[in-house]
Amino acid sequence: MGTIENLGAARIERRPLHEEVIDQLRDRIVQGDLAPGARLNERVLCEQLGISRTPLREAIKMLATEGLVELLPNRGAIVTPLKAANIADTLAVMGALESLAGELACAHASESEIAEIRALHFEMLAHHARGELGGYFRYNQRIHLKLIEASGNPVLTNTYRQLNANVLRARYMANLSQERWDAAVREHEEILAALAGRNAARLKRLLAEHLAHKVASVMAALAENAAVAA
Amino acid sequence: MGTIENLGAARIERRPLHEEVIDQLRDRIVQGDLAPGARLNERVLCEQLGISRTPLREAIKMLATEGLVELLPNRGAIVTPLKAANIADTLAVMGALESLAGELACAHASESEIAEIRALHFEMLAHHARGELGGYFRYNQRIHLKLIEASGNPVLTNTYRQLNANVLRARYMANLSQERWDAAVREHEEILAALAGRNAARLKRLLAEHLAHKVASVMAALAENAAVAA
DNA sequence: TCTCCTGATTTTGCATTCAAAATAGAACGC
DNA sequence: GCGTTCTATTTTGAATGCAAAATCAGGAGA
Repeated sequence: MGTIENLGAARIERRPLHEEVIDQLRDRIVQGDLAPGARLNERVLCEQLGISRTPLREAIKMLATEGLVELLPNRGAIVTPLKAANIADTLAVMGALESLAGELACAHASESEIAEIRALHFEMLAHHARGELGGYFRYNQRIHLKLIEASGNPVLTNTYRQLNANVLRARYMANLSQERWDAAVREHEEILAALAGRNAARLKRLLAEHLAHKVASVMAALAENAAVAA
Repeated sequence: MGTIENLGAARIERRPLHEEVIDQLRDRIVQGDLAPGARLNERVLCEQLGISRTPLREAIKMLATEGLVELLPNRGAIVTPLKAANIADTLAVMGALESLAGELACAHASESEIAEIRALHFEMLAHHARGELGGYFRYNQRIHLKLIEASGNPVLTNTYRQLNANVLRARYMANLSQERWDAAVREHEEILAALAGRNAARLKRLLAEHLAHKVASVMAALAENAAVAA
């Protein structure tokens, strides 16, 4: 009697295991649960995730091309060690991408996209007011990603996302000072205003400055941390 | 008598199969031997490469995160179709990266690096003089990559390389006109001069213009080609 | 002829198995 | 005591096997 396949109810599409695994591992790496330099023992991870080695190994290989994991031939894989130089290089590239995104966003972002960013901004302000660093970081991230997405360039978004994952690990250590925190919030105000006013030149400059501050703050945090190679 | 392991002769280290496979497949995709949209049949590829499915599948997964291949759950993988919009987006990002690279290269490139780029430039001129498009493209590529590398930022280099692979496939179709070809060579002359003179602002502008021309030429080639989705 | 259904075949996803390499550990000599 | 060598164990790399899903081919019915 014809194909049913999808009547109203949410589509039950089984996700491939390697995708599930890759998300789990990426989260654990970014959160620092799997520390930089830590070995990825296949047997152990298989048991924890309740899967066989095949999809796990596929996920590890994918994370390796993302740069979150390093493959050591015949000796497995480790979480890519955090190297200050590498983080600095990554941030420099992200800066170039943010700059481009700002330009494109001024030209192409829809009003509703800008409204959404404004909404996220207020959520972030709420967390800042309460001194909740975790929530602040989360919304801060979402704002930056939304801004990138507002560029309307998916390649740009993906590239940024991938680089960002690497930096996020370092970010979690960066317990920024109250002054820097307050300053960052003010910078976000200005960034939002420039975007809303579609002032591309100003937005580019603000983003560049904001990033420079971020670099300084992350680098300072890394310098204090013994777990990071030079 | 201790470990011998490596006496003079080149170290024989067996490369992991999946690396070998990934290089082979990447080449075949970039060269267009595996056409955009083509299905990757595991059985067939295994026979051609003389390996089992496991390393092949790992390689395919890695190419998927590189963006050269698209995974269709339960239906295997295809070579990522060439979409004009996607190529345009990619080129925009590459432009931002080239711009950053130019800036950094002016500041950090060693004289020997600049000399090497100049040497490559002359090789390219030779091919241009003989009207050898293939050789010209090859050296053109090497020059651009060398310039990126001269930035001294490995993250930048890798990111650029990855994006470039996607565009290269389109490039092979772009049979540029003699006028455009001559103009491109002249642009390269100027780019080289700006780099040698470490004139960052000028280099940035020249690279941006050069890229804009490239975009136009690639887009024109794509527009003519029926095999490309809009 | 065209559409829809059904069963055979192929192809993929994942688990398991086998082999090679690396690691850990004990016995030995200096 | 310290380092070396040899063996046992673990761990990784790659091939194979099995089940589920998708594709294909043929035929019935409109």
